[in-house]
Amino acid sequence: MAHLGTTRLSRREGQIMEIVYRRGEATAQEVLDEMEDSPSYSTIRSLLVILENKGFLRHTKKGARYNYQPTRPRKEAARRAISKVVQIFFDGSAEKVMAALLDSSDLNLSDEDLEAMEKLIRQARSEVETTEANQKPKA
Amino acid sequence: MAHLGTTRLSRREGQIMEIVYRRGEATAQEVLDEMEDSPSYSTIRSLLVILENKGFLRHTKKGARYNYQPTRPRKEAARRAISKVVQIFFDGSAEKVMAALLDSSDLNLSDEDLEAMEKLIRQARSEVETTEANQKPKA
DNA sequence: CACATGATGCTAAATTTTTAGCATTTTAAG
DNA sequence: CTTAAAATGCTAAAAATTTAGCATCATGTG
Repeated sequence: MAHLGTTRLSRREGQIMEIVYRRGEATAQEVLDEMEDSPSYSTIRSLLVILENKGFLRHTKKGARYNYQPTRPRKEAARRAISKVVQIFFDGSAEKVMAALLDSSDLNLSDEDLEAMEKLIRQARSEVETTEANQKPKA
Repeated sequence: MAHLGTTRLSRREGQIMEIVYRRGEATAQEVLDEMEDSPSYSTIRSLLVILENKGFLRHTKKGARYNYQPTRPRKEAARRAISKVVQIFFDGSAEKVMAALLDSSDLNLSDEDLEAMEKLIRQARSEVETTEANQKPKA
C-alpha cells in the first residue's frame, strides 16, 4: 500500500504533509493548531489515517496519542520539491533559482549567510574539477 | 473575482497551472498533451474555465483557439514557490537550499554554472555591505 | 460562400474529498 | 481500582472536484 510515486495528494492531504514536514513530526492536535483554515479535530484524524494508508505517513505512540512522521525522509522530499520548482519556474537552471533566492526579501540574508554560500560553491567547484579529471584521465 | 490569495487549487487545477507556468502559456490541447494522466479534452477545458473564473488564468485568442496565460507573473509565482519550499523543507535557510541545489544530480551543474553562481553571490555581498553602510552610518 | 474541421459553452452525472458524530479505548491521577 | 479526560475507530453524509456528452460557433479552404 505504499504508493507515493503514483498517488497524488488532495488539497488537505497536501496541507497536512507540509505541516508534518516543517515540524518533522506531529500529533493530530498539533496539525490542527498549525493549520490556517482548519476543519474539525475529527477531520484531521481521518486525513492522517488516509495519509498513513497511502503510505505517506506512519505513526508511533507518544503517551496517549499518535505521533505522525513522514515515511519519506525530509531530505529526499526536499530534493524532490526543490527540483520540481526549478523545473517549473526556473527552466531547470540552478543559477536562476540562486538569483531568486538572493533577492528574496523574506529570507533576509546576512553577509555571513552569503559568505557561507560562497564557500559552498567553491567547494562544489573543486569537486567538479576532480570529478571531471577522474572521468577523462589524460585525454 | 480575483481571489488568488484566498483560493486554493485542487489537484487538477494545480497540475494545469504547473504546465502553464512551465510553458509560459498554453492551449487546451497543449495542456492535454503535456499532462501525464490526462482526462478528456473536454475536462481540461472545463478546468481552464474554472481557473479563469478564479482569476489564475486569462486567455487571448490565437487563431481559432484560446491561449491561456497566468495572470500572476511567472517571476512572482516563482518567488512564492521557492519561498514556500524553503520554509517547509529548509528551515527558512537559503544556505541549506543552496547545498541541496549543489548536490542535485538531475541538475547537472557545469563549472561555468558554478562560476556564474559564485559571481551572483559576490554581487549580492557587495550590495549588502552598501545597504548596511547606509542604514548604520558611522555607528 | 458553402463546408469540413476543430474549437467552445453548457449541462449533468460520477467520483473523490472533506467533513463530523458517536461509540469505544487508552491514559494518567487520585 | 475507579474514574475523568482525551485519544482513537468506525460510519455516513455533505460538499467539492472531476469527468464527459452534445449542441453550437468560429476558422480557413477550395
